[in-house]
Amino acid sequence: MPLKELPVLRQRGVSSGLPDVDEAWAERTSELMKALADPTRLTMVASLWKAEAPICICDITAGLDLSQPTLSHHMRKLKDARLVESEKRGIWMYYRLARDLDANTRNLLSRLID
Amino acid sequence: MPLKELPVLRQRGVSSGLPDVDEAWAERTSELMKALADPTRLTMVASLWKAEAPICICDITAGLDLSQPTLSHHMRKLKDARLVESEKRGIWMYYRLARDLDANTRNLLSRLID
DNA sequence: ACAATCCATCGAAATGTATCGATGGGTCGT
DNA sequence: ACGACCCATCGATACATTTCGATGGATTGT
Repeated sequence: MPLKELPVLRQRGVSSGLPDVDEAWAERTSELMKALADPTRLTMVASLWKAEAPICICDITAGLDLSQPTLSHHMRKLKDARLVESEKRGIWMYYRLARDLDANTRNLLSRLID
Repeated sequence: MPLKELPVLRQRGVSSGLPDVDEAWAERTSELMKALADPTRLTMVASLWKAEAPICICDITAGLDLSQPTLSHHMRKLKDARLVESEKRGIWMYYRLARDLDANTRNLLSRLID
């Protein structure tokens, strides 16, 4: 018999019913947070937020002293997160904030940036 | 003479004055986003947000099917980000949302969670 | 056609993160 | 003092992210 009796459980944390949180919400929201969890991407988003017109990467490259592939990579993440959308015009790729951002996300960005 | 004349610069992105963004803000804000960029930590924060009373880790451990060291690690990150504070009561370590959260962060969480 | 530019992608390197088991310091009943 | 519990830390591992240089497709001016 390898085991003794089960130990008497000392009264545990008591508040047994901790408010349960929707798992899907957590997953979804963490994706959004991840997209914003980088200073470069935050700067990009804030630029697009403040800018009237769409911006092309070449302009951002000029200001941010990181390589072009790196910025392209970051922009892609923002796009994957559906925060920005892009449009090709001639040589240039123009980025803007996604126009179909839901009100909640928009509010969030407003809190963050303004 | 290794180099030819400098190439004529084709007109670049034009909107030369992209709105500049405060670097310190980006750094600071990305730290906050990183703290929230994980489903487990989001769940913890949401639990604490919704809960009336402080919660001890043992309760969270019961609900979240991750190991105790892992949850302790996540809680530490939230603490480092000054989102939560802790208090020892007897055996238990109780966590709660930081009471000195600034209004902006509080608003942010409200947008996220409610 | 050619040269120059913009950009996305690939492959690689460095760094950071999430997760666990093991350990040890506290704190309480018995 | 002992056993049982809570918890934070350490060390290790697996995985993800950031960053770059090199490359190649696309587009335009000459």
